[in-house]
Amino acid sequence: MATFPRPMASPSFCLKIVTANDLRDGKELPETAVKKYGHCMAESIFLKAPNCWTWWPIKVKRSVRGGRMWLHKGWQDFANFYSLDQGYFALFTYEGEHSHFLVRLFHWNDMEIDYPIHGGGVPKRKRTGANRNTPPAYLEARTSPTSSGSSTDENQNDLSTATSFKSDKPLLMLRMTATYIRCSGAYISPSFAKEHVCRPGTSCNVTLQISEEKVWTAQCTVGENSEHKLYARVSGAGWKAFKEDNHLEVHDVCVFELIEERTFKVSIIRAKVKINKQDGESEDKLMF
DNA sequence: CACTTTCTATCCCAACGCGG
DNA sequence: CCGCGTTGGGATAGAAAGTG
Repeated sequence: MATFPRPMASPSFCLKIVTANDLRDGKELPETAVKKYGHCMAESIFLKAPNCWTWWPIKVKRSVRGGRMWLHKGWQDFANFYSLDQGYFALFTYEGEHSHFLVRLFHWNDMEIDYPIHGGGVPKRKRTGANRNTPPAYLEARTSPTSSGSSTDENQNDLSTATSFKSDKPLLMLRMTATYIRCSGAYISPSFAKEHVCRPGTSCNVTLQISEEKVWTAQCTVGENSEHKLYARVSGAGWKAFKEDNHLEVHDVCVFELIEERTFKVSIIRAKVKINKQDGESEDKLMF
């Protein structure tokens, strides 16, 4: 049986539910989490929510190079059991036991969800079918991480899986840096901008929308330098207002989903989340 | 491992606002 | 009107990551 090193100290990382596809088997773990803690995870990991006595075994897939990881068989059941939805996020904390993680679940408004206690008071189910008030049969016995050998087919599916559970609309992720916060614009992938926004050498207005009521119009420029290399930047008063109105900070991640021509629905994944502690105090937890 | 692509930080300059 | 400081935007160098 292979042994896996434990992480340095009770590490935590955050898993954001951005699209409905994130609720299905195949949810990708954050790149930074894979880099830091991927070596601590076996072929299966075990998740447990607060107030719950059962461990949920989740199959983990790795890319060929090992730089990416996905939650597979078991994740969808876990998400369904706790009625996760878009805008939720999950805080994974290493439990000090091999490949076991305590998972705290939060609404988009930073509030922790109400957990079902020992099978009672189970949240409303999204999915019909088997009675899910009790954990599934495979939870009764812990699955040995080495008991399930990965088939060749599964390994070959890694690449297709990596692309299959993204949104059906073009997505662009932008991590805020000190420069983006301090200066007047943020650089985005020029190939994405060229394909989905405007032609090289031109600029246009793009609409950034958090909700139907909260909309900003920013300028997107796709330029070309003297060596004919493309660059693209979102800037202008609209971008400034957007980052200020949404209190963007360094390490926050914005997910731009192209919902219409030059219109992006933006989800903001906070680098810091306020965690309400039992004594009524709160603390900021760094997620990335 | 070399090449390509993307990201990040920084420089430079024009435009603008403000006080004298 | 002039000088100075600030801000916004174009451009680029270099680092980092990805790819064949």
